[in-house]
Amino acid sequence: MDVMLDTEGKEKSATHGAYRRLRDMILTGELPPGQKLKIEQLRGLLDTGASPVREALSLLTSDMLVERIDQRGFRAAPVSKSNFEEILLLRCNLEETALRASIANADGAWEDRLVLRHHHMKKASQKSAPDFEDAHKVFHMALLENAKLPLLLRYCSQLYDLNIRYRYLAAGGPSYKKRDIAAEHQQILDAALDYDADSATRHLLNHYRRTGEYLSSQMES
Amino acid sequence: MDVMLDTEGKEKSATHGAYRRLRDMILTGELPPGQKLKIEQLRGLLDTGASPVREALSLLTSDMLVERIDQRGFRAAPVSKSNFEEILLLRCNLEETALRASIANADGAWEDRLVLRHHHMKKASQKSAPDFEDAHKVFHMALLENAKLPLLLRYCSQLYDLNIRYRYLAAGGPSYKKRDIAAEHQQILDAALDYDADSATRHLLNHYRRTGEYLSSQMES
DNA sequence: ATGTCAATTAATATCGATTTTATTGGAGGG
DNA sequence: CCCTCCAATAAAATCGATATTAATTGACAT
Repeated sequence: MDVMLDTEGKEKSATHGAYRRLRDMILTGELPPGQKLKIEQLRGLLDTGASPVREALSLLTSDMLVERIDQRGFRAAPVSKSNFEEILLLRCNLEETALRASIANADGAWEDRLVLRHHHMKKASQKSAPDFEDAHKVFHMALLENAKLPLLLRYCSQLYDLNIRYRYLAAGGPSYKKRDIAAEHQQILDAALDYDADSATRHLLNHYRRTGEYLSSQMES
Repeated sequence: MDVMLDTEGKEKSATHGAYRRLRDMILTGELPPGQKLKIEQLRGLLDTGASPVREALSLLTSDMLVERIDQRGFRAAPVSKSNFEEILLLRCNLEETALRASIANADGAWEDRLVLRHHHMKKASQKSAPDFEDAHKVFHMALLENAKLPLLLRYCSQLYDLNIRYRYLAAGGPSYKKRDIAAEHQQILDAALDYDADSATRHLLNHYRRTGEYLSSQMES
């Protein structure tokens, strides 16, 4: 029946599609923080039924990108300086733990994955910004994945997303103009490939804190 | 219409009621790890519609108590020794951070809350086991809440729940028989009231690690 | 003029039924 | 005897409609 005429054919389920789409819109600020998210409105925007939208919002609640208000529906999670600072704090704590564990488990296969994903990220930086954002996250997660601590990895991923949202909100898009972000990534990668946990975590945390200071300086409240 | 003849009148919404009930059943092991959770089956068990059940399962997914499998429904999250050990590791890491921050913000009002909740917990220990479990969690969260780091607190709460599940699974119920758990709580409380962060965290982590060793020894795989 | 309450409106939450998707069991062929 | 394919069944995902609940408006009394 449905002739699948879309460009990207494989939306697994309506719920999953709505989830991805809404998540993107919230991360990029297309749906601004605090905005009321009415089912009907979104139903039209994503042209799907109310059930998938509802369920997608439920899922986004777990990612802390959407807040459910008692019996009054949903809203995009609000932002604040203190929230941003907490995200930064937790990220530094958790990613240090994860990166050290990852390096402790280091082996050739992991090195290969790291090198590959770093390469993909460099390649993507010459393409579109969204492509780079995706590859950037994949690279950072690759640094941590070898810890083989799924819960920790999940938290890191969540916090990464919450943080990226502030980047979009601050700049209307990724703001990698000033700093030499590529060099920072290279330093982290090299230290990881050397199995030098201290150096790798130092570079990684500096990477985050520098971005953190920049964003923090741009926020009022 | 509905004459509200139940004993406990105020179930805010069908979804919330189903969520609480299912959460309880999973934590206590009434719904064993890995079990397929069929909507129809649960719909009958909780006598409510399919939508609230579905949504409750979605919410439990965020708590990592339920896993959603592609297009094949839901199942109670599996358990494993490695999962348990990861929970313990993360709890020690995150609760130390939270407790230290909490003590750094210490003031009279917080002391009062701590004392009160410790008292309530002692009182509840002479009542039913579920009452004690609730009060126990409230006390532990009170230790951390003064950090005023909502994300961190949320993670701690999640991990607490995941951990308590292993307690139930190991013993068919809370297993506070052998150790003098009350003394351990008293030590933590006293150290916190003294604003002694080092001592408080030491006692708290020992509290967890002791339980951890006990449970870990009881697990096979 | 202002605060309160009732009636209206709008949105959410829930239900029952339909459609889509996976699983199971069995028949036919290798 | 086992593997593959197809039909039958069971379950999940989705839809459209109804019931509930919160927000809004306006009338009325103070």
